[in-house]
Amino acid sequence: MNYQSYNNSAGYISSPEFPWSQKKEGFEDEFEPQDKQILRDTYSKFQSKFSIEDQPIIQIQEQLNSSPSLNQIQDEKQQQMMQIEILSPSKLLRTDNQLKSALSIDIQPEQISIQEESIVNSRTRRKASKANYNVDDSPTLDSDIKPCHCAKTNCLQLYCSCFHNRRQCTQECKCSDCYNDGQHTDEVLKAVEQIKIKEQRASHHDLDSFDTRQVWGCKCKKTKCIKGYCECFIRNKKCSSHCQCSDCQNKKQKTQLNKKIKKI
DNA sequence: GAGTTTGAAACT
DNA sequence: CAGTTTCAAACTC
Repeated sequence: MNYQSYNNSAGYISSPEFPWSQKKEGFEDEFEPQDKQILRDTYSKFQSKFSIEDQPIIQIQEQLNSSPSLNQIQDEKQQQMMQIEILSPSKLLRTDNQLKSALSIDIQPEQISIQEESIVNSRTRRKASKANYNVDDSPTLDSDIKPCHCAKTNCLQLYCSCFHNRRQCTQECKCSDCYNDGQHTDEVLKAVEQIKIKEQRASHHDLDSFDTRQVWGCKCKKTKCIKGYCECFIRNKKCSSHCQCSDCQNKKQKTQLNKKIKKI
């Protein structure tokens, strides 16, 4: 039974606050107090969010009980996208604007300020705007992905950004002797298999070499982690304790952390 | 566009 | 695991 039928069949006179609160004459009060409490709770929680009129009481109660937190929602979206990527090596999802917008990318304010500092040089700024690092926090339309230029690896090693992202090389690529062209599936499968075997041998963690979202920590020595060589920087991520970088300028700013601590 | 630099990936 | 080499991308001129 949904709210509307409850309201009508039970003979209740609607009031703006609790539509079921007043009983019409001649109708039996067939609802248990706990049921009514459920409806009150439901209504007060949902009235500003969306209409509950067509939803069964039980269903609404289930929604309340299982109402996910924001983090849970984001995790689910991320899992859905990962699942789609697994099913779609060519990353067709990149062209799906709905899915893209479903996963918001969290860019921290301090990250932006560091990036701005790093592109003071106008030439660098121009180059940076052109750069596409072929990682998942970058522009993600297929047309935005930069073609590879592999010369020696047949586009079958992780050096190849196309292969690394599990998509085929395109006509725009300037690679030589490309096996990642969709016509050498055996070779590609073997190459993937080899990399997976290597992963298992290394087995430091649940590493997925083909998940370009993963950041395992950079080792930048000269570029202060503020150039496109840095795997953290190009993903708009701060360097962390996992990194082995030197003279890093891509860390969380201590002053802001101190302010937060003082507030606490 | 050619050459250099860089750091990840691969190798020993 | 550490050191070295190879590689392709980022960067400079």
